[in-house]
Amino acid sequence: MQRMEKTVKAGGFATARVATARVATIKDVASLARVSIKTVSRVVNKEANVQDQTRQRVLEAVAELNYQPNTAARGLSGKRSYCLGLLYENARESGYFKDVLNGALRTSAAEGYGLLLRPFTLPSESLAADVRQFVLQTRVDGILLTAPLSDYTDVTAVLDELHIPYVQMTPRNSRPGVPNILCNDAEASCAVTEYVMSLGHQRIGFIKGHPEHRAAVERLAGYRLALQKAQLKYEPSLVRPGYFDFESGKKAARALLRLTSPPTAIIASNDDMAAGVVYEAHELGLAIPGQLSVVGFDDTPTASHIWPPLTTVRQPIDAMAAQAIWLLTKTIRGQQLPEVTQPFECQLVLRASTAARGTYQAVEEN
Amino acid sequence: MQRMEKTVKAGGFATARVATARVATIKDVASLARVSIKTVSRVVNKEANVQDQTRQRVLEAVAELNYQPNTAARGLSGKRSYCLGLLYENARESGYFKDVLNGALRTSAAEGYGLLLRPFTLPSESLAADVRQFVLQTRVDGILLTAPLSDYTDVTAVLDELHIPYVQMTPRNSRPGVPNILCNDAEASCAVTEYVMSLGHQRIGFIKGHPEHRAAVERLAGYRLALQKAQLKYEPSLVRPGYFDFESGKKAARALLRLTSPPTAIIASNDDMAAGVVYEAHELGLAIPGQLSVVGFDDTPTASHIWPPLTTVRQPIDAMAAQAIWLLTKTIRGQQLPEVTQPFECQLVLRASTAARGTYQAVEEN
DNA sequence: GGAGAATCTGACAACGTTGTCATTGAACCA
DNA sequence: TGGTTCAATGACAACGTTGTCAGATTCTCC
Repeated sequence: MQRMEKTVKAGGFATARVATARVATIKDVASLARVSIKTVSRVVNKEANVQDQTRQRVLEAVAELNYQPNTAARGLSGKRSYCLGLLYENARESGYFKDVLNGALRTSAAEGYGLLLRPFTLPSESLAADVRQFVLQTRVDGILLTAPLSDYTDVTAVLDELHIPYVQMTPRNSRPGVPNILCNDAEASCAVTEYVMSLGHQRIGFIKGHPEHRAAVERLAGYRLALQKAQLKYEPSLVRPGYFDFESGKKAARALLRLTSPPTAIIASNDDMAAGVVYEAHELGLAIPGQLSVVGFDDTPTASHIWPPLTTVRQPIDAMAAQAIWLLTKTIRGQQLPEVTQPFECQLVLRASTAARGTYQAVEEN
Repeated sequence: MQRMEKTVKAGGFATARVATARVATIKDVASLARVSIKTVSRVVNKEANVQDQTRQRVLEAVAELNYQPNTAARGLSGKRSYCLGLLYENARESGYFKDVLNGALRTSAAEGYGLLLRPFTLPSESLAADVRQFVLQTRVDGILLTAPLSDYTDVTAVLDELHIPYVQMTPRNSRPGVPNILCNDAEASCAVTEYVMSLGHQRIGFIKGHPEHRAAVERLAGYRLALQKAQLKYEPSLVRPGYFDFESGKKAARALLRLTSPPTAIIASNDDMAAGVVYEAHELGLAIPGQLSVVGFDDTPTASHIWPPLTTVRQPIDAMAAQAIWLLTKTIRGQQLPEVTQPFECQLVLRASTAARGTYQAVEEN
């Protein structure tokens, strides 16, 4: 395939040299198939009145060149946008995904951009290929990569190769020039662990998050740091694997609570798993926070809707997504980015699922 | 503003006559401001080197004509799409909004359309105006209207006026020609009420949903129908208002449980409110399902994550959204729609929050 | 065999912007 | 005073597709 060198003027500061792989147009297909562009158009749009043999030749050329019709040209000519609108009520209820969505939509609209969503079901064999396909097909100008997609190096490799700007929402340090938005996960995790210790707990269980999420790694690090600062021994049996979902939280809780010397508090790396802990405690007839304190992460709606409501850590997800999009649009326009991005501050949300060890327990045991 | 008559050939069946209000182009602005189109482009794109006086004239013309740059033309000429991509992990966890999103994204991608999201915070003074703005700006080819937006007549009036195809996801009967996707809310509500009665409950509380959601009306109707069929008297004091959110569920539960003769079962019009009921019962020290059975609606993640997990009614939201988009694309292509759309079937999900009145209670009181 | 219809194909003009380059004045400098 | 620079503006050619219409070929029917 041909290559084109293009010089991009970057707002006063740098001058970037971008090599863009020229994508095939209808003309390329037409000349390869030795027909007119109109005939290609007919085939692509499944119109009638094309000979089978001709159609075949065109389809082969389309496949060979990996031709994707240009939506803008189509829209301009055909007076259609090839886009549908989905209108919905923006409920007060939040949640990680919805917060990201809100922040991203608000900011991209303000900056004059539309926002196309693309979900990926993990694990996936074809992740990188699917990402490439998405970019090529939609021709988006930039990409916001949320966790844990931001943590897959083959995904970022594809984006780098396609020379498409992107921003990561993850604590992982990326290569210089690619901004990433993060909050002080480790610090917050350390703080919440210290809070639990301040309530008198010594044996504190910890349920890890999905090992492919960088944030999960950070949260565990914060927990370990707090133990270390308090000169408490890190006990591997008190740390169980988890995958950020309710079921794995339940399972980990069961294992922890069956220990000969079970923890008096459990910190889960997110609210869904913490809800699993609470569920399991109910099943076992353990009083929360009387006999067991529980802490979550993220402050999802679930955190405040279960009983007792969870002590948890809130991240300013909406604001983080907003900043991510803002950085992305700046990058696209070739503007200089602020060198260092401050991590966002997490916030400790105290609710009824944690209490001092002993005190409360005595009351309950009346 | 000029008007244009356009004849649309509708796939073999009907021929629709569509009057489209011609939108202003850069040329219109240029001639009104007595400048070249390039100057208009400069002003609109905030480029340098335009005299203040000229800029002012252009801006006035832009405002007067309500000019919105055509994204397709921009994209074609400027080699940009003015669209960003948001990639995210499609977690297994569902929820109303995410299910709608999944179904809609999957189907629109399959039909060759992009999907632009637009949240609305209700209540809103400017709802109809905002909808109009969205359509004019994005130039989407069609719209999927989810509840409760689908229940506002001023919104549908705007869409009708703009002659833009849309599909409603709501039980409300719309005017013929505008398809609406629905499920048998009333029937399901009746069935779940009958199930609760079959457990021996006679005094069954009901928490209504948001009065502006048509589905809320349907669910109440189903409850009343079940009572009637069982020849039980409808008792207004057992029916409390609610707004589909956790807090209103809690509040309604408090009122119901304070009655001199409180209900032995409560049916809430959605899971969030049912979670509020469960929360309140915990606070009051009432055993569920020993002393109170609770039923929700929707089978959100919350339903299975709280303790005890909720008996609830599951709607095939994903499939409904998928069908909605499918119908929408058929409408856009001017194809004949199936005359009658069957309501989707809801499914009763039995969990631990409901039990026979008496039996269980006796066990608990050992 | 010939007229007319049906099928297949291509030339060319939109579509509404932005990029490039030329032109016009005005301001500046030697 | 006569260049030189710079700001302000416009003319015009892309961009990649679809719609329109006309031409070429094949088929159908008398």
